Amino acid sequence: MNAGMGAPSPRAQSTRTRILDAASAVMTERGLANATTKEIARAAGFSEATLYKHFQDKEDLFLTVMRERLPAEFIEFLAGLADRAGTGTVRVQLREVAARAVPFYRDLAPMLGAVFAQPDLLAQHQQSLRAAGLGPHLALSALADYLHAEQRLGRLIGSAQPDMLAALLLGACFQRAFLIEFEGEHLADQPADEFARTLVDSLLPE
Amino acid sequence: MNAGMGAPSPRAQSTRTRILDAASAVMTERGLANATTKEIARAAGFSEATLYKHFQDKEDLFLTVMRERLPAEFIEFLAGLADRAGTGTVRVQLREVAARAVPFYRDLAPMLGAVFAQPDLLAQHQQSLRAAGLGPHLALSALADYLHAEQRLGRLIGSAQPDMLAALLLGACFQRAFLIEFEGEHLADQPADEFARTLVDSLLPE
DNA sequence: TGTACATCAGTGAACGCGCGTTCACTGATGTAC
DNA sequence: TGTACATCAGTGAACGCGCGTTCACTGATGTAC
Repeated sequence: MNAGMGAPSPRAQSTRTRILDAASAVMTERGLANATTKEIARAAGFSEATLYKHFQDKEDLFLTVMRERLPAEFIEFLAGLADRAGTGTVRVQLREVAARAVPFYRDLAPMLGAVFAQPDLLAQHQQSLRAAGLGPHLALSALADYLHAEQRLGRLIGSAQPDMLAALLLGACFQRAFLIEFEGEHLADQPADEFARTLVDSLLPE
Repeated sequence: MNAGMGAPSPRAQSTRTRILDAASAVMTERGLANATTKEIARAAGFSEATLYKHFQDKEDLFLTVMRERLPAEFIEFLAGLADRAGTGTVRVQLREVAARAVPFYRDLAPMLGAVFAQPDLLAQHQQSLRAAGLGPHLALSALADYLHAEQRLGRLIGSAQPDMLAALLLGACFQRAFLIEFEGEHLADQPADEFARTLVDSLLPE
């Protein structure tokens, strides 16, 4: 089997996956500055040389991590949100958005930090995002689309501006994620679900 | 003059200042990964050896930059906000908060990124912040204090939660700053003051 | 004022270290006949 | 089935480079008498 086809063998895919897992874990846990080829190889359980069988160089590895290892759940959740307009209540839907957004952004923080520490990475990552028509602004757009749909259904007052409500809600979650990472978990003396509830209640008064 | 006192001479202070300026500029413009001692020394117009006459090591230099080179204007503005409760209108005050917050957070982004790329720096920085009773959560507290004061004056409905309104407003500005840095200025097709206005209008309906 | 010495900001050149990367190689697995 | 060869994932050891850091030094300025 695996009769000479160009595609990598299953074993090779597993190695590649383990390297990506390791790189992502090291970056997340120890920071970009400690994410050396030696450290990543050790975490993956392979030699450093093996990294270069699967990725052109370290930059290629990092860009692949950023492209393929973003936690996709939340993005898919947001993308499907507009189709769920009219179900449940707006308030409850937004609570779920907030509750999912904070851990999502916490996962994202180390990679976002890495990208700002290395502007050449940033430039290349932007380019590949733009080529794919992707980007972080899509989260805001998806939420705004949902709110707009609810407005058409008459379940959200027409004077509200969907894009601004989206910026307020996701912005608060984004900043909270950074504060927790920065100042430590103790900030979470207010439980996550209570934060989501009171945040949404402040966004949608009455 | 300068008769043998222990404090550094004016010339020495100027050198120190130039090094800090250079380090801050290199970190901001080129990223932490390119902020080498050689690059910083070149930008400051001194030899690398001179860095070590004024700072114990590179880590000391970076921590000093983070401690002393944070743009303090916005922080002072927020700190004085509560004392201005009752003046102007709440809406206009909050517009100014938003308009000032975005450029402040844009300045901050590279340093915040650097800190996430190097968790050992993060740990030490946190410690010095905690010792000084400082931290990024103070921005939220200061704004919440102001809103609370306005509530007592009856200029903001009593059902609003000051801390959540603060989290929404500053969070949106924080995220917008990162989006602009990340995706480029073109996101600012919506001018800064219009963003501030519509954001506050969405936060305080009616 | 002149002379001998002290101080000190700043330097050029070198140091060792750890990084990313490459090389020639191994050994297991598959294939031809 | 056995033999000879091809393929290919993975490796140990080495490479050069650029990093942070240190050293012995210079030359300008200040001080004592």
